[in-house]
Amino acid sequence: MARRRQAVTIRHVAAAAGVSLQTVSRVINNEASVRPETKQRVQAAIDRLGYVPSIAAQRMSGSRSYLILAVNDRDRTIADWQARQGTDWVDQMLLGGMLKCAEHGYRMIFELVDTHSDHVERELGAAIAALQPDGIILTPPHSDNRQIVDFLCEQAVPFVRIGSRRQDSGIAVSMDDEGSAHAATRHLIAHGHARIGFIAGPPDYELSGWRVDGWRAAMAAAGLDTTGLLAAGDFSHASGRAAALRLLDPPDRPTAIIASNDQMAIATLEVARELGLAVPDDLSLISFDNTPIVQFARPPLTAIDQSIAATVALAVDLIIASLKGDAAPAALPVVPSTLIERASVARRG
Amino acid sequence: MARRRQAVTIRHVAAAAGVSLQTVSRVINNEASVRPETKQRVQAAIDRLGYVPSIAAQRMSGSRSYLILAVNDRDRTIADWQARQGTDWVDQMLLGGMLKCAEHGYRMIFELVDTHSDHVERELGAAIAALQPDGIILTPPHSDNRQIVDFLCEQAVPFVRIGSRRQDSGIAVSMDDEGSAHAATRHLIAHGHARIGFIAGPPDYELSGWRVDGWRAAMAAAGLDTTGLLAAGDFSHASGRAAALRLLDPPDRPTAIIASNDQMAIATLEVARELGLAVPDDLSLISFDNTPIVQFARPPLTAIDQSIAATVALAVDLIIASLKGDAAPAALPVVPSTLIERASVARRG
DNA sequence: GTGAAAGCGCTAACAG
DNA sequence: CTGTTAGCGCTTTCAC
Repeated sequence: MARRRQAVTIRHVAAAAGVSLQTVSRVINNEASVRPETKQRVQAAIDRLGYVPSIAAQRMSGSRSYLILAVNDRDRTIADWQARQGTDWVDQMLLGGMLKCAEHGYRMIFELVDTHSDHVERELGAAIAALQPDGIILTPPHSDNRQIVDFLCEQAVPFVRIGSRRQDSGIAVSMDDEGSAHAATRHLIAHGHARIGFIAGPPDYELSGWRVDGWRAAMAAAGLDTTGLLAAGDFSHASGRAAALRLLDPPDRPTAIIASNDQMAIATLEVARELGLAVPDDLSLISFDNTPIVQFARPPLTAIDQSIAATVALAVDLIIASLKGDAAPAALPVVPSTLIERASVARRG
Repeated sequence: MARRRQAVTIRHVAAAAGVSLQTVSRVINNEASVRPETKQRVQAAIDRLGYVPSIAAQRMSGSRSYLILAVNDRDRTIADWQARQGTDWVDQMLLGGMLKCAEHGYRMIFELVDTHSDHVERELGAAIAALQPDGIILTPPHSDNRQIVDFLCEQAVPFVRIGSRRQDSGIAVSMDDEGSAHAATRHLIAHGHARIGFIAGPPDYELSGWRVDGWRAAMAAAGLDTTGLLAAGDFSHASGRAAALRLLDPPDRPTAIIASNDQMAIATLEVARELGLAVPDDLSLISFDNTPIVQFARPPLTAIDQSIAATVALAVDLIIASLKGDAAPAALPVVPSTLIERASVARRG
């Protein structure tokens, strides 16, 4: 294999501009202490030669790697990809993350890591050692994985915990899970519903709990009882079916259900159909995530849309700010979510 | 900014194993000339210390970067992400590419590049200079972009052209576009159809042409006329509508249509509905790509499924083989596609 | 088989 | 404001 060398290096630029390597380096890194005319001359040489610094060399000399690692749960991500159900979580991450990284001259690298394993640290450690990223973005359920968070703290790499509310270590960014669930519940109450069921996500996602909290709080604020209206799920279609069957078992079935994700909402829709319940006339339904499939459901589902793209973009901003020495935000940043109204909610009574 | 150093380097391993740096390097790179017992001792030290080589340092010293760049068209990719229509092309690329890379100790980096611009070379050149990838994967329409292909040839980086059939430069990997279109057409003919319309993709995708060729060939083989049965599209929903309106304008409307992608197929479905034509009874429909939405269409669409994941995985294999010095495959590799039967094709006559 | 020396491209630290 | 020196972690020579 031929030894591939950099085509044009800082040395060529220095020679062309008639300055030292260091001066070129200063221009690249936009340091203040360069006379404007020198800077301009160097920049001209850079442009003319089409010089681009090697990130390997930059990283080697103790500078940045200009790489930000975005980490997802391996099993769930691969399962989603293989299922081909249109889940576009990863796409939205890339949309928000890659573009924001590019704005700052960074690059996002997407990585899969097992949560459920004794070698999380090895896996993540290997990625860090190999890539030396300047920052790491954690998504649920990693965001609240103690083992991962503690390990990252030792690594002296800034990291953002998306969908987390614990500000103890790393930088937490909330997607307003509690608020969204609250808003969805209020929306149903405003439509005359009093018995509103809730299908929760799995407990290893802390956001599952926040969502339940939001629902409970909104119910309490309206003086409504929640007894027997909470069912556990794990984000899978099957668990959604089971939960829906439980909730819709007479008597006293709810007139509306909020599902913690789209798969479980679709499952609920199926169960309702099987039970002869019309949506939305007999049962109103709101789902979380607003992935593409809910638009194609019959009826199209009203859903909570959390902007993954905006959240990841914010995460990138926070990491880069932290790299510049800015302190982490004092108050927990909360990316607002939206209730997208479609046709699965009807007025009651 | 604290100067972040590698936690455990080759030096630590060498000291721990009581050998020279060089010997450790040889073990890492699995070179033959190390005595088994020495190798084992070094490997033990590596495992014990949790050592992982820095790819920056490896790349710096003239070795590989263990990075493979996958390049997509920027505008189209971003548009798909923003549209949230469930297009999972990128997901399938990652599924096939990331996992296969990981198998070989490589990493895939996903990158967006503009096709339509005078600075393609600068953009790609910058990515190459910054990242120094060991290989590049091109997807349509980049795969057949002369400017890109020529530029890459100069760069001495092995690259695969997915969805291309030109074996002149780089390594082409076909997704059997002609064969798929042929099969779809035969499928319709077997169901008694004789007037089969075809909605083509945009001309900057060479695969658009291959698909038309496949359809034409199958029609010719069955002695069927294609006059007035071809309509141009550009993969967009709007273009699909226009094409469908043209084809379905009486008299002599086709009894079946093949659309070159799902968006155009969905548009055709809409137009048919508006025209009062029932699918599949009045009009049979086959689409290309088999993205998630077609399952949710009413009726669910019969579609050609090209395995992007398998194709990208093959691309990775070919790049790594080429890195090892293997010659590019003599015959054009063709990744087979499948016709997924759903409910949009009916028997005619 | 193994080791020692040199250098990849760049930046931090220190001079001037 | 600019240049010089040293070294990052690793692999490539080239010795032994």
